[in-house]
Amino acid sequence: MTFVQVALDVPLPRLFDYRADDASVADIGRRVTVPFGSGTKTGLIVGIAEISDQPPEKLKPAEAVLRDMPPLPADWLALCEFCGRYYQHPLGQVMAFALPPMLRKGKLPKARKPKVSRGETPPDAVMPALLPEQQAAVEAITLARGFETFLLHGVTGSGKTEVYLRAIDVVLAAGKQALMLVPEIALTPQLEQRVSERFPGAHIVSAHSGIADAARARGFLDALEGRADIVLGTRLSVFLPLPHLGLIVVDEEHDASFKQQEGLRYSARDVAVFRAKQRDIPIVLGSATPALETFHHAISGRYHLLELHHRAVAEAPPVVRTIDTRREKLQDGMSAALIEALAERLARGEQSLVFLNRRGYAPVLACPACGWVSRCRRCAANMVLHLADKRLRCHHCGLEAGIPRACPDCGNQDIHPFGRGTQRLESALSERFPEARILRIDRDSASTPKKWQALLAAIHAGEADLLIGTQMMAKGHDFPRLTLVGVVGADAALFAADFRAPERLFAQLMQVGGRSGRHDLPGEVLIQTEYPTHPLYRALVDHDYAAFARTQLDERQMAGFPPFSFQAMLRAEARDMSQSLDFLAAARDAAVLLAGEAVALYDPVPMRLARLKNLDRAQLLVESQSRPALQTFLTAWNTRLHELKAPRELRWHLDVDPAEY
DNA sequence: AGCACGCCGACT
DNA sequence: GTCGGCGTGCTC
Repeated sequence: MTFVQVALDVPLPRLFDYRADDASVADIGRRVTVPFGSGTKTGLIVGIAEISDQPPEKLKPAEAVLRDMPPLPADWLALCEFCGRYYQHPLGQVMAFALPPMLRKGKLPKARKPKVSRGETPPDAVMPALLPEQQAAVEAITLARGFETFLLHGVTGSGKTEVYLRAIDVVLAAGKQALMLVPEIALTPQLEQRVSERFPGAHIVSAHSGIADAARARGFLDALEGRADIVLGTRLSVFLPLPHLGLIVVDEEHDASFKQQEGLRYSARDVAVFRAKQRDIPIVLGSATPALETFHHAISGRYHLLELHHRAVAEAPPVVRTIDTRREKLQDGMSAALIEALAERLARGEQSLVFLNRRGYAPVLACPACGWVSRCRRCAANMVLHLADKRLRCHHCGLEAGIPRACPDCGNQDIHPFGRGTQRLESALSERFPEARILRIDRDSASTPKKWQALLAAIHAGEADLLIGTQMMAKGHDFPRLTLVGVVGADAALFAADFRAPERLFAQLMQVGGRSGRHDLPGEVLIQTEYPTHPLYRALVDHDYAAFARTQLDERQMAGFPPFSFQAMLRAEARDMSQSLDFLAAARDAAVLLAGEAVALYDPVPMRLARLKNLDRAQLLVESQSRPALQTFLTAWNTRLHELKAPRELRWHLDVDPAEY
């Protein structure tokens, strides 16, 4: 009797055995349709056995082994198994996530439209000359004989992309495949075009959530069957099967979008490093502001540090200055020095950007008479005033409401917006500079990729003098006419509860500052702050990432935070906070029995955003100095958690290496 | 997570 | 008398 072990898309941490007398080891990695409960499901065969530990009467025969595509290779299955183990997620759900929806459902995409023949392969594009540091980086990467992790650390404009492309070129020439991961927002037509122009003969597969189902399935099959030469994609593409993989690149490796914040809470960067190790190939992590975890590995010698100190484009780095706002009465949130600098750029016909990481008109509407504030009734948060479309909106759950004319509590007609968002800044600037062409770039004005592309095009074409933008503006785009960046309201992140907030702020400001300047004219960055001597701002002024990173790492070491410890978070959400906290308390009791001395358990606490979409949320942090000790504990704990009884509506999840608190 | 089975209220 | 509410238990 032959049984197949099947991974199914159900939230249960086990496999399911089915009778399948026609199956053989050659079917491992194939899809199979099986009866499940009252219906039918498609799963993946991950093993074959002659005996099952299930009682024979429970075992049903599999319906059909799908042999219409090549089986997923062993290393792909092992990659999924690793992710399931590491992130404490059921294997069937890892695999379901890793497969394109169409293949997951047991279907195949229709045959590809016949490709227009371009005749003979066009010659590869001419490669620009390399600076010595770039040359050295390319040599180091291409000389790597097996697994090696490189951190390519270089400021904006230092030519990191050129290094990637050179390394990819060498890999392609050896007949191998390359995988390049980029942050969500960075995967633009521009980047795809740059890569395809560089490798006109190569088959490039792009993979991100915006790709249609059939195209995504085709890309997956192209990768699996070795037809794809380069895969260019967001975090999800780390799961594409690549039989001839020779190199992985993770661009902007510090970017938060590499960490998935729901379901399988994986870090694509970390999974990519595992994959490189598994396949014994080099991996390049690139950034101007590496994640502190990465930088720590680089200076400790675990990763190979490649530095690009010089800008490839002959252009001076921007001049960064702080503006001390402690003594000054600000006008619309802006200092006289910033306003003057904006006026100068306007007079010279140059572009400026005011960076404010808060969209909407004002973060809250409030009644000074009775203390009423525009609270969201579903979240522990305020509703943001959006004057542009005359709505109050919760940025956490999306709830909308009209703007009351008077205070709903006391009837006071004199209610005010408090604080400042991009819309308010926009209207203040348009009053102050009525002749300026102003463009606001935030998630409201760039709500679709199309609008975002249109805004980018307008900026490039010089159709705007003054830009007002959120962190969207920081991400990977060149604005050749931009010579001034003003930063407003950044101080809050210096003292945020999340210990990673300064790291993110530094990266954002470094990136947004890097947008300014051009070959004949250095850019200027003016940071308004009440803490001009703060080490974070000093490091920005000095263009000294390493100094900033070292002070942060010292602080982390002192506090015992990552990368000097390893963490996991158990979160629960339910109708009442008491239910969430009760569950976590029970989980903690169970953990006490499992956690040895090497694992520290914290107390259950409400999350910072304690209520979201009518659910009360709480979390419990566990921490260890030892990764293996933490992993062993988590595996045992996870099993116990599944056995805990909890109210039906309570949801919980484990987040390994949590990124946000 | 689905989706069954299973025991108590207002309808033809 | 039954249609159907959602409580709990299982899925090879």
